[in-house]
Amino acid sequence: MPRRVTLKQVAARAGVSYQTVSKVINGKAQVSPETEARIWEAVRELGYRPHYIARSLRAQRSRLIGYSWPPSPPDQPNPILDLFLQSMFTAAEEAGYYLLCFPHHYGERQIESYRELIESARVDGFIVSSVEFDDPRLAFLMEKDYPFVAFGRSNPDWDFPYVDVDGAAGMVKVVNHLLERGHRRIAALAWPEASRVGQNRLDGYFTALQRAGIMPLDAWIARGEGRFDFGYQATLQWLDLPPDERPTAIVALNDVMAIGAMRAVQERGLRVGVDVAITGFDDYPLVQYLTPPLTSVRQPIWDIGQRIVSMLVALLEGQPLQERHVLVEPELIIRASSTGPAG
Amino acid sequence: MPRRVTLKQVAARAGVSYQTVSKVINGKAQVSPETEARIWEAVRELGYRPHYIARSLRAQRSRLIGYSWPPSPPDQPNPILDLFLQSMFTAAEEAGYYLLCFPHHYGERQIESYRELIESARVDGFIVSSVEFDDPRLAFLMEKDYPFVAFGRSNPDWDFPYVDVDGAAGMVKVVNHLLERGHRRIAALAWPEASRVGQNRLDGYFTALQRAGIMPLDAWIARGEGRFDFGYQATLQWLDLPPDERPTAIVALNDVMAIGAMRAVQERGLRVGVDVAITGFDDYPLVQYLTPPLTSVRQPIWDIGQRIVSMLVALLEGQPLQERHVLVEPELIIRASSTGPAG
DNA sequence: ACTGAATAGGCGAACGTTCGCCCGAACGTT
DNA sequence: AACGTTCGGGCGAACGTTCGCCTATTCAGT
Repeated sequence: MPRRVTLKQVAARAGVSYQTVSKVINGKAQVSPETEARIWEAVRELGYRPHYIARSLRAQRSRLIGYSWPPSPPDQPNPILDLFLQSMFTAAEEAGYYLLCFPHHYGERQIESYRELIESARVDGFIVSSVEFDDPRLAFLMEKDYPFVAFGRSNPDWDFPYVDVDGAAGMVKVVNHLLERGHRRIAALAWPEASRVGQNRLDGYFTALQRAGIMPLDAWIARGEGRFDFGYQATLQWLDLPPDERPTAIVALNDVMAIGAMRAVQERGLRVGVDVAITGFDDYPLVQYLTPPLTSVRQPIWDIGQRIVSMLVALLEGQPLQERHVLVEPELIIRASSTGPAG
Repeated sequence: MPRRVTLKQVAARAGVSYQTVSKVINGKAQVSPETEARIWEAVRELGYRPHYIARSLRAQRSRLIGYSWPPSPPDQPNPILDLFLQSMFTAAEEAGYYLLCFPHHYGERQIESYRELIESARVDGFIVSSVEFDDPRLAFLMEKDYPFVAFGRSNPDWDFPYVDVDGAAGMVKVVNHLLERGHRRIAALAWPEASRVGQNRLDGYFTALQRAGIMPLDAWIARGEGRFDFGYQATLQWLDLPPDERPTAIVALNDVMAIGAMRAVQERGLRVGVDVAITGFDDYPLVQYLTPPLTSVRQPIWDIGQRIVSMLVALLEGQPLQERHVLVEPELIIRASSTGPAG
């Protein structure tokens, strides 16, 4: 370990007190231009860099943002994590912050990790994602009055800063796209009712159908765990419906179920995109290379990460937030699974 | 912000000096059992937690591990990142460390980020992934003699601790599997020669064929950028070869190229797994749901993350490393793309 | 009763900053 | 000539720890 360069060394070289150097570096000094130049010169020559920990101790802030997320199922890793993290710590770096990542625990230990990081003064604030109804992390942070920004909404009665994707708007785009192509019998592969994100997306489905004056049959809504097998099985059942009830299009709330649906359609000898239109959600990687490529909905994740961080930084710096609640619209990516080979 | 509980408050409550409390907490005190009990009691009652920054300042170590990785191409996000990060910070937490993530920059700025983190004393060591030949990050860290562990090998003349996947061994497994099923003409979708990982995997291809006494034709090796289109185009060309030169199996160095190959085979009216066997590499998510499911090679990424962290922690704690160079074998996942529907 | 070690715990200092207060000199104002 | 102001910069203190050294008491061994 090379010996560190400290303020005192810079001060000695510049012929001033070390506190004055500190002030110059932080731009809150009243010094003559010559002295200031001498100090900067010394800083440069010695390659001085402020000791972040010492600075934090004195300033009582770590300039670290805590982030934790639940592990994904092994066969379905989170594809947007990469981009999301990159967007966040790029924005953070510009503001002089870094991201501290810590493991996600379940049950009692979950809150314990947050408490630990707060009480040991390791982080100045948190980013919370995968937010559920009545999420205990949010409850805890609100009670502690500790700064955070959530990616996702929660209990509507709680007031906290968040950024979220407007899943309903995304689903409206999907359904409208299918309606335009003449579909009237549109089935939905949905999640259990407890899923906040799922309900939000499904709302869009109902909204769009309602606007078109269509009343979906109960049989057209299948709820399951969002897996391949569920999409596959549910679709087989739909294909067995009498011709005038059988859906001509299937919207899935995520891509994996959509892929299961594709498999089912193809195994029955039908053509995806021609005989049955299928759409996914999330624009999972590789779905563009399926046969046929899958129509899906993509979240502007880079923007989301940047906004979350800039909101949190504003909070940490005591600046007022222009918007406490941000909703961003996802983008519909139209591919052959909903249009047939002609596009 | 609630007022912090400090050592002095605990000391006051326990009726000892605050330095004694510190010693008890760090287990390096000689105190009577009663006093110790009193101190712990006070700690518990007040909910004392050591101030991490103050501790770091004094101990001259941050207990933070720096990690940065290059952003993935937007259409091909890194699927193992999630698991890799989870495995690392789970291991880190157990050892009392956390992960500090920072952006990856290109050119001059890349090293600058590392220098900044070192000189501002923010991290105690680094984890470096996506290692290339003569990687400047490794050169820099070795010169600075700053602790780090790499995920991946680099210049063979450099001596540094690393964990890497034995790509050659993985490819040997793939090729042996195909040989067992009677294939003799096996083509390879490879990366450019500059790719360290690509060369490593391709070595395994040659090794396995050589052991079987097979001399691959030059025409069976196609080198490209690892994209869908490249796999697709190269495969079309192979299918145009005369019957006695035409490959009956295609091994791809990653899954995306394999998917391109599958598309080409299917468009020619041939059956993947029956007429032409195809294998991928990396076991990208969803490839198990392709039609047919893709045979691929999976890295034990959880173990890798855990080992990397435990090596780095050992380095940071001044313990000797049992192994400076760890090579782990990937696992062959056999699916229908190389065996046909019968399995 | 005297010595020497072990035991229990106190105390000063230091880690590298930032912050607020102070003070001398120079300057302009009445 | 006495006074307030501004400018330029010094100085002590504090942030919450850990570390090494010191000391007072106890106790066993001669």
